[in-house]
Amino acid sequence: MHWLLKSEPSSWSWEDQVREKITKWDGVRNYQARNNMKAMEIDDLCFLYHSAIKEPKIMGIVKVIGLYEPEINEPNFGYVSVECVEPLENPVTLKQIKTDLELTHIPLLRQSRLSVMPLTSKEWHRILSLSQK
DNA sequence: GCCAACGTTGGC
DNA sequence: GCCAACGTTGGC
Repeated sequence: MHWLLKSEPSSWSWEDQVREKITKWDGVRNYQARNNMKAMEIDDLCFLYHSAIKEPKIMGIVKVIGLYEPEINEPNFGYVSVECVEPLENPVTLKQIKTDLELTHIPLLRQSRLSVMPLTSKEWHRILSLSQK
């Protein structure tokens, strides 16, 4: 499956991901987002999206390398482990996504606050092709 | 910095 | 179980 992970670059950025390579995707405190993480499988690919900045955009691709694990002291929530794969040739901006007729149903536009969301294979490939222009 | 959307909390 | 109050996210 394919996913989109949001992050505020001031707390965790694509550049951080490139430098650290592997990270626990933790800190999610929303049940819907958590359930999406629970549904992730090894080798699933995710876009990493920069939110809450002037020009929000998708920066790159990470891969799930560790299944969902609960936190020891907060068992209702947990994390998956992801590994850096590659940057997008050109980042894809929220503006581009908003104006793209093939992406009108993407959860990013409908549920602005959801931080971990599934993408259809069609949406995934459409975004990839936008990044290759 | 503002505000809309929306999830959570807590009183009843 | 309802709903008002409140806090957080995130686009602009």
